[in-house]
Amino acid sequence: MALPSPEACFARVVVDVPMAQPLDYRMSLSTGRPGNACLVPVGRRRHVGLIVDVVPGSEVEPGRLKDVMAVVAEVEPLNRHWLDFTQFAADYYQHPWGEVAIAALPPIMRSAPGPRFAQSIARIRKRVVTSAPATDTARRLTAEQHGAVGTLAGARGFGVFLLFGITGSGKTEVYLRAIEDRLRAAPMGQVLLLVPEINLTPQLEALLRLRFGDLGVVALHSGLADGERSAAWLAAHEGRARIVVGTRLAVFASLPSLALVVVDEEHDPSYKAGEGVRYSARDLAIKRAQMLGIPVVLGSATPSLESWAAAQAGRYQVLRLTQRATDDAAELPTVELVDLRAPEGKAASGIAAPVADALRATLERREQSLVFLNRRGYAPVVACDACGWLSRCPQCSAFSVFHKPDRTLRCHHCGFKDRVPAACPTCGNQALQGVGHGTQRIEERLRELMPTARVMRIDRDSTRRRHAAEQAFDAVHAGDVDVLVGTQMIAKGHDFQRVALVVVLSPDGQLASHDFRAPERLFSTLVQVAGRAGRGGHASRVLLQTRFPSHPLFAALARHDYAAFADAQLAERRAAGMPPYTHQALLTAEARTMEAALAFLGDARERAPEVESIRMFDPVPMALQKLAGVERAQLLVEADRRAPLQAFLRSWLAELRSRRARVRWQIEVDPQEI
DNA sequence: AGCACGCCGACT
DNA sequence: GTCGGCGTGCTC
Repeated sequence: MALPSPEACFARVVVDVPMAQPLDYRMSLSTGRPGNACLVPVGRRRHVGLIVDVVPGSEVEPGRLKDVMAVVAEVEPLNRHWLDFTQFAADYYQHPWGEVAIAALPPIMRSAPGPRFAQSIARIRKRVVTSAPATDTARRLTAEQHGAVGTLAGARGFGVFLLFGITGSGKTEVYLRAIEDRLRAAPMGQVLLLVPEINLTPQLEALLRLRFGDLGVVALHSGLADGERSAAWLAAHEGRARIVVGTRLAVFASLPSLALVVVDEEHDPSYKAGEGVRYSARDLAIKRAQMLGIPVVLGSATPSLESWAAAQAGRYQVLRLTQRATDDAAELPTVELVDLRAPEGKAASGIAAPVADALRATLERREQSLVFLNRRGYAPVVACDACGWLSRCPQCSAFSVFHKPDRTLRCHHCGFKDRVPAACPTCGNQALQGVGHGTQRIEERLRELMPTARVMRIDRDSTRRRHAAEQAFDAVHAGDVDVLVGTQMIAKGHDFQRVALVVVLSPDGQLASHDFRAPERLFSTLVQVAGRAGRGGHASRVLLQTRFPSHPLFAALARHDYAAFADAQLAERRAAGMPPYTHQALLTAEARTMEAALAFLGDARERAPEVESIRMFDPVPMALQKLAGVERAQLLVEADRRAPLQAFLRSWLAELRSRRARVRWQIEVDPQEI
């Protein structure tokens, strides 16, 4: 039994266990500091933990206190800001601090301290951060870019800058100049650049390495091997890397000298984590900048309506780029609507006659076309004309999709896979029909329309093989492809030089969605797809097949007028009392039966504390009601301001956690899909 | 989350 | 009579 001594104190430790409070341990004062990783006994297990505080006394009765077993001495402690930031994230998204903090550390830091740990750290530290001489790749700035760079260079303290620039306006060059200026002003400073999906932006990473190679550039994303990720993390933690480019998880990187944060494509849905702690990396990036008193740049051609509203309210400063930056991409593509209801617009096998004509004409001019369809497979559903049978997934409330290459029916939600039946399972009819069009069917149709064209399809199915996507894109860049057909995958990032025609086959589905954010997402997708055209400086067209050619969304798109669209959307949101004018949280439940899921939510609503400013909706089945055999329901909670919603959630969830639930449930703060 | 402890059915 | 089902509760 250790006797009290001047050296004795207590370490408050968070571990990767869902407990509300940190655990107290005995520790001698000289052993560890806040931010140190350590090893502690929890029950009869040992856990890697993080010391979040060192205090002279503990509320816990002395007999129950155990000792910290070991403290990591080989790695500098995380700083106070990092601890405070992860605590904020945990509180805001209603998750235990330990889970958030430990999950934010790289694999090496989650392993137990000891000789092996020390060896690994030494090995990882020796990995040299690619440090090549910097190359001057700087381009001449337009007047607008110059203005934006100047404003950012003059920024002092916390401030959010919304860099609102059309595709091709050179947002990246503004980021690079801002980074350069900031790093020159702060000789030890670090920069965090968040990107939606790093594998889709290898060009940006390469550019950073070229431009800032001598300052230490590391990438941080989930695709890295454990060793690479740990090495990158440590380089950032120790200040050897001055620039971190990464996906949403990089918002939690340890950056002791962080001086600037940039969020590229800030509207992109992939900044929102879909499992575990449902955080928004964009929102957290802003919070982190605020805590540190540094500027943050949000860049987008189609800002999120949250950011748009904040800009209008004067909380964010808007930097506009309205001109394309390079001479050879001076003209925006013309956007034309093809009316599917008109006689000449009738789509034969998914492609209307005017679109087919445009594709052939583009081929004849030896220019590239890009055909966008956000639906993979051959046909979204298989039907029996005789009895009305449809190919439903046995596990989900969804249809299974016909994939022609291997003649399978596949559920895109749960991964269910089965051979397509030769005859109708209910009536025996042998003439089953594939209904609707997926990328495979469109690919087939394009080959029929243009037998001499080199057609390539890019979607998750065609790029499953390692490096397949890379090779496919290389072929497009090399000019070995005339017509590229694909899903969302072809819309992001890639800088195609020869695309003269972009075709969007069926945007209508996303117009009539139950989700109030659907138009916002559709608009940004369409702008992104359209932005693939005309980068090589040729005149270019975007053709959009629709049954609603007079829809205001398409009209605004055709005028390249995001501002008008966003203003109209915001007016609707305000009138209807929807985000960003209200704040929401979503309680979801998963159970074997829908009754059980709804009953849990009903009960949860009953037990909610009465708060006037909180509105609770009825529990309802989720849009995808059944997934992989599990029934899902949700309960939406709403408030006009964040603070009361946060306070309400804290007490409500404490109540829910105190009683054993027979269903799985989770909370999502600021849900993006409802 | 683990991993205990703790009271009720089919087995050597 | 025991081995084991997973309901409830704790972890400094």
